[in-house]
Formats: sequence, C-alpha cells, structure tokens
Amino acid sequence: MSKRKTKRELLLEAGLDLFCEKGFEKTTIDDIIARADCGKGTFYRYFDNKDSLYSELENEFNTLFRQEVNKNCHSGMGLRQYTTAALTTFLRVFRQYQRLGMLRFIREQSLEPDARKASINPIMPYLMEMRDYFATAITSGAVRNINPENVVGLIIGATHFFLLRDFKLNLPYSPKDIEDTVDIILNGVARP
Amino acid sequence: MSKRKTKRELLLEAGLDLFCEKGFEKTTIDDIIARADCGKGTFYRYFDNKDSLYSELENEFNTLFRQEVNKNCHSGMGLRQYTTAALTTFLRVFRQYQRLGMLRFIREQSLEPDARKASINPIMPYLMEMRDYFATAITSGAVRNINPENVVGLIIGATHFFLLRDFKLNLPYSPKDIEDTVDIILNGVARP
Amino acid sequence: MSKRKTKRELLLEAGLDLFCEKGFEKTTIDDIIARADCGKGTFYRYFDNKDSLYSELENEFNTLFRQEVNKNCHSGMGLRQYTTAALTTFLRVFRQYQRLGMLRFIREQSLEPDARKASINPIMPYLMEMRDYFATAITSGAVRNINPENVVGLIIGATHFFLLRDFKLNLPYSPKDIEDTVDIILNGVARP
Amino acid sequence: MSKRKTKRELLLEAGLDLFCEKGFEKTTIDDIIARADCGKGTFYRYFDNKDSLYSELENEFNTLFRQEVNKNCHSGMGLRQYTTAALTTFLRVFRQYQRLGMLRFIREQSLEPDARKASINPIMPYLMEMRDYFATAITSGAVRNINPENVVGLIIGATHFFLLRDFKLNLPYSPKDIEDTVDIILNGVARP
DNA sequence: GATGAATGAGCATTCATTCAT
DNA sequence: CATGAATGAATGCTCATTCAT
Repeated sequence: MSKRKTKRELLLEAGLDLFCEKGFEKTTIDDIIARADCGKGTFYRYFDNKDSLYSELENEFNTLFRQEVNKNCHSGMGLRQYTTAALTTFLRVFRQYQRLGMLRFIREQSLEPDARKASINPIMPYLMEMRDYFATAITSGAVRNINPENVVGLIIGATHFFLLRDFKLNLPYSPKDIEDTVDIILNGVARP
Repeated sequence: MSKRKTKRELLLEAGLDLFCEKGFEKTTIDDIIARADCGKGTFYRYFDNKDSLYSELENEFNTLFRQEVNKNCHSGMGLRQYTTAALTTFLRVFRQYQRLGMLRFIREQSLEPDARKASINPIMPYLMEMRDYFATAITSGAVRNINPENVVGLIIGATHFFLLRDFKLNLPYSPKDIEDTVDIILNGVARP
Repeated sequence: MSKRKTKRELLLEAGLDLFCEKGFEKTTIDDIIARADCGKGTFYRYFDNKDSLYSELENEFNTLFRQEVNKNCHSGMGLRQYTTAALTTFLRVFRQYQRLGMLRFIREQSLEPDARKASINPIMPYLMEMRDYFATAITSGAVRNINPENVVGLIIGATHFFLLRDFKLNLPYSPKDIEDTVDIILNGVARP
Repeated sequence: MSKRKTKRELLLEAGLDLFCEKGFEKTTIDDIIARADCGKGTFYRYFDNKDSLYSELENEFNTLFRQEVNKNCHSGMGLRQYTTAALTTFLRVFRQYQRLGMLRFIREQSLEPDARKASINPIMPYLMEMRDYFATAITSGAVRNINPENVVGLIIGATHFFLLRDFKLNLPYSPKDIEDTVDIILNGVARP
C-alpha cells in the first residue's frame, strides 16, 4: 500500500526544493540529481531539460490554483464574503503550496516576453471571473462605479505585498491583516 | 558642451538594458561589453563582476527613489492628496526610471535570505514614513482605526500589480486607474 | 591481459610530461587534456585543478621514495655499504622515476613557506633515520665526532649536484662518480 | 648628495622582492608597479617585459658572484683554507645577496633546456677554476687521486643543502656546520 | 529502466602590452 | 619622462547533454 516515491517524483521534489532555495538559474542538474539521489541519465529519461521540469511544476501549481478558486470563490457569495474568499484563496494557494507559488514569483519575471504571457495564460480565466463578479456587483448596485479590474488588481497587489513581505522580511501576515485589507477595499480608510 | 559618455557609463547602461531584456542570469559579460562596445578588460577595470555592476544600478535606483519621495510626499498633505502622491510617486519612479525599477523586481527575488533583507533596507525608512503618515491620520481622526501598514501595503501592492500587468501583458495603467485605486483605498468599493 | 590506461592515468602522465617539459606554471590545462587526448570536463571530473593533479604526482613520488629507502638502506649495513646505498637510492629514485623526482626540484621552491614545509614532511622521517645511522656509528666508534646531519647533508647535496648537472648541462653521473663521492665522504680528499 | 632612487631602481627592487615572495610566474607586472609605486607605462619604458627585468637581476647576481670569488678564492691558498673559502663564498654570496641568489634557485629550474644552459654559463668559468685548484692539488700530491669535479660537486651540493634547508625548514647553518663539512670533505667521516 | 563517464561549448576572469595624453 | 585607460588573447572552470554499459 505504502507508495514508494518514483524517481520522477523525487526529481520534481528536488527541483522544487532547489529552485526555491537557490533560484532557477543557480540550480544545476547535478544539484537536482544529487538531492533526488539518482543518476544523470535518469533525469534525462524523464525530462528534456531543466525548463521542462520547471514547466511540470508550474502546471502542478496552476492545477492547484484552479481547484482552490473553484472550491472557494462562487458568484453567489456576498461582497465581503467573496472579497475575503478571493484574497484568502490567493494567499492560501501561495502559502499552502508555498514553494510552488513563490517559485512563480521568483522565476516568471525573467522569462522572454512571449513566455511571460504564456505563463500567465492558464490563470487569466480565473482572474477574469473575479473581475466579472465585481462588474456584476456594480450592475446590481452593490458596488460603486469603479473599474472592476482595479478591485482585482488590489486583491492581487495585496497578495503580492503580504507574500513578499513574508519572503523578504520574514514578517508573516495575520488574519487581522486580511480582515483589515478586505475592510479597506470595501469601505475605504477615510472616516465617513 | 555635452560630455561624451565614459566607458563606465556605457557599461552601466548596457548592463541595465540587457538585465531588463534577458534577465540578470542570462546576461553574460560578453553581451555587456559588446553592447557597450568596449573590451573585456575595460569591464573589469570598472567592476569586479556582474554583481558589482548590478549593485551600482540598484544604488542608482535607490537614490532616485529617495529623491522622488522627498520631493512629492509631505506630511502636510491632505489624505487624498498624499495617497495619490504616494501611488503616483511609486509608479513614476518605476516608470520614469522604468527599467531600473523593473530590474529590482526581476532580480531581487532570487537572492539569498540575507541579501533580500539588505536590498530592501535603503527603501524601508521611506515606507515607514508613509506608514507614519497614516498612523497620524488615525490619531487625528481623518482615518478609521485600521493597521496603517496595510494601507501602505495596498499602495505597494497596487504598484506591483500595475507594473507587472504592464510588463507581462503589455497593458499600461491610465490616470483613471490611479484615481480609481486611490478612491477605493479611501472610500472603498461598497456603495454606502 | 594488459589493461587499457584509464583517462585518469592518461591525465596524470600527461601532466608529469608537461610539468617536466615546460614547468608547472607554464603548463595549461588545455595542454594537459590535449596530450591526454580527452575533453576538458574529464580533467575536472578527476582533479579539482592543476595543483590537485600535481599533488597526486608528488604523493606517488613520496610513496616510491619510501619504498626504495626501506628496501635498500638498513641499519645493519657497514659504513661504506650504507653510505653508498643511501646515495645510490637517492639517485636511483630520482633517476628511475626521474621526471617525478625532478618535478619536486622544479616546483617546490616557489611554494608558500607553509607549503614548503608540508611538502618535505613525508620525506623527513627517512632523512632522520639516516642521520640516526651515522649518530649510532659515532657512538660505536666507527665514525668521527662530527654532526651526523652534515653527513646526510652531503649525501643530499651530492644528489642535488649530480641531478642538476645532468638536467642543466646534460652531463650524467657515472658509477665512478658515486664511488668517488662516497670515498670522499668516508675518507676525505686529503692524502693522509 | 643623498641619491633618490630612480624609478628603474625601484622597479628592480620591487621585482626582486616579489619574485622571492611569490615566485616569478605568480608575480604580475601590476604587482611590481604597485610596489614600485609607478605607472604601467614606466615599467615598459625601462624593461621590455618581466623576463627582461629578471635578466637584469640575474646579471647583477652574476657580477656579485664573480667579485666575491675573485676576492676570496686564490690558487695560492692551502687545501683547508681554499675549501673553506669556496664553501664560505658560495654561502656568503647566496646569503649576503640572499634574495638574488635564492631567486636563481627558484627560477632557473623551470627554464627551457637552452635557457638552463645559458643561465649557468656566466658562472661556469669560476667553477672550472675551482676544479683546477683540486686537479693541481692532486698533481702536487696534497690530494688523493679522485675526480676533482666531484670535490667541487660536494661543495656545491653542500651549499644547496644548507640554503634549501634554511629556505624550506627555517633551519639556518652555523659556522660549526661549515667547519664540519669542510672537515668531512678533507678527512672523511671514518675514524682512521 | 538506471547509470555515470566523457564531452566541449560557453562563460568569467586575468594580465601583458599598447598608446594617447 | 610619466601615466593609466583601453584592449583582447589566453586560461581556468562549469554544466547541460550524450551515450555505451
């Protein structure tokens, strides 16, 4: 019953570990096979090269992202509930699968222009869906007449901020921070 | 009158160009000297290695950042004015000196933990100053009782979002987007 | 039957050849791999760098030296027999494994002070043993009361002289030269 | 009256210092001009390259060597007196002008075969003269019938030994060592 | 399937040498 | 006379990739 990890899985894990520790470019295939404890030939049996292993990891992340969004964010939710769910889901996905998520941050900036677009494509539909939620809310009168993309932008931006502050300064975010942030997005900071 | 550019300046410019185009790791010293049109020895006359050239560029950015914040964000400003100034300044610095700014995004993620902290240090005091602005505004009653760090977080987050959307999807932000975003931060999206 | 030489052995041989021909510093890794007829990566698979290949050769020499001294110089021998054996062994080791021996002469002078001491350490016990032979001979009355270290010094010095004369002027030493030299050390040049 | 050192002299001194400290190959022209505190162009004003500076130093040594031998070793001397003078002169030249002398040891081994011969040529006549002294002493009956070259060989060998022991192990030789060594060469170690 | 020896293109770095000022 | 900026050939070293076992 106990499933021994296959060499392929060991390689994927080792790659993820190392990309997060040392960055993609600085990680060598020798590093990966050393940590996965297998031979060089084995790496090339399963992956064409380092990029192809990276792609697998990215796909894995995208799948997880989609699952979580589908599970947690529904158009039937109320405004505060939905906004909180969106921010929380983003943060949870990047946190629960933290290294996979951070990997995206670490890597995707340095890709070629075309590759940059391609890497965000699988996620775009879900962001569009969120935009549509707020667009609908405007129509229904629950939300003021602002560009709904900017709401999604603030949610994504807050995610960036919390994760990078955690990553760079070791300052994790608290539930209160999330609540605060949602509250600002909904009601603003100004005393009415 | 106009002073011909020195080799050192040519190298810095070439480095900046290439780091932005191909990323730091993928840029070779041969690339840099080819674009700066000078010999390999000349590179090593002025810089110890690629990292040292990068550091110079980062310092340059930090200096520009400080200048712009000092010039544009003052504690005497009103709430909307200040928030707009903060977001605008962030965006202008990263835009006007766009490539220098993007460079930070592209590179700093893959540094060692200690280097990550070090790279953000020169900017921290200015972020603290912003936080203090909002803390004061809470005391004075102009702002509701939320954690002022989260306001700064949303401003930074929005900056991230606008810039990365521009960089990745070639979708630039408009003055209306800025206005919208400030408005959301101040008054929230919810119709009162 | 005869085992084909491994790449590692080919590299060691090529290194020895070239160090002797052109000196250590003037020999490049490209030279070595060209002569060993293998790729650059192969060199670095087996050795960290040129110094590490050199160390291997030095160890090889030290091992040979120890073997020869153990085989040829015994405390039970008579004075002339022992002195002849010592000089002959020195010369044979440096001659039979001529290039390895000469390698020591060529290289070790330019090392850092600490490295100089370290490089002579593996040989020291054997020189001490020789000194002790003559010290014992003084006690037993066979040898006059001189500092036994100076006898060993003359044997080593004669070895230096014969080898360097051979190396520099292409003038090899003869059995008669050895006999002569031992005779001088034992009985002096002065007609009694 | 106080003669300020010329740039040329400063360069020669710096070269000598550095060749002794780090070896010829490891010393760069940048090292030399840094220690001589002058510009790169100045080096090339006075010397064609590093080899040419070395040659000057070697010539300087050879001149000193000739002066000392002429001053101290005369054919009219008695056997012990002459032998002592020869060994002492060798040692003094290499000691008094220690770094120049050691420089020869350090460097000359690694030269090309032809250069090796050339570098010893200026000294050969003086070694021949010593050989002739002992040859004459054989004819006159003061010395037994051995090959006189081997006597010179032992004197040179002893010099090598004393100097290298000093250089490598920091064990200097004493007047007693010289006396001992001359005594062995003249009368042998064996109790008659 | 799994391995790791062998490879060489590619990159960083050094340093002797030139030459305009 | 003196300088030092500029140069690029030479060299050390890395690492992705291949392939015979």
